[in-house]
Amino acid sequence: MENFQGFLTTSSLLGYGEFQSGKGSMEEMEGGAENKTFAGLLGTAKKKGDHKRIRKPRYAFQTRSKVDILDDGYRWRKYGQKAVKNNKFPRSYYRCTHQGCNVKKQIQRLTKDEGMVVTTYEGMHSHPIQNSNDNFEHILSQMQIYTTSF
DNA sequence: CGTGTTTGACCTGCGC
DNA sequence: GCGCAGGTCAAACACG
Repeated sequence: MENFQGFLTTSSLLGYGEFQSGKGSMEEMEGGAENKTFAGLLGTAKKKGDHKRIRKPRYAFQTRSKVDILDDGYRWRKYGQKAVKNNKFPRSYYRCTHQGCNVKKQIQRLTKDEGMVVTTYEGMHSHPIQNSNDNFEHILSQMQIYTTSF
């Protein structure tokens, strides 16, 4: 699983502070119409917490990669896989296996571009990385470029 | 034997 | 109230 050997070429980061107020924050992005469709999907994804404004930050990485599994150094356990109506590719749901770390992440592939993989992170890690992968550093260095955009 | 994946069922929010 | 779509659980299985 660690031989993904990064084919990351371009990435886009979408961030949300909270859903209730910041609506349509990422309407204009570079990339194309597919991005917009994806953004709209996420915007109307779910806002169940009406009485409890649990604003869990969600970060969506749009990555052009050959593989869906982007090992970011954390240990993920797949807990579900559902097919989305708009996309012909199923969406995979992962969860961080670290104790007390309820960080979730979902990976979805775009219908139009099968080489385009969208990784949505939910929550933040509060523990060090377990994986001491050399390849990971190479990938993370690219990811941090977009992470520091916040 | 431990850890993670698979897969169908179940739950919930929402629109009609 | 019902059906759909998205999200999660959990038992069984696979693999080191």
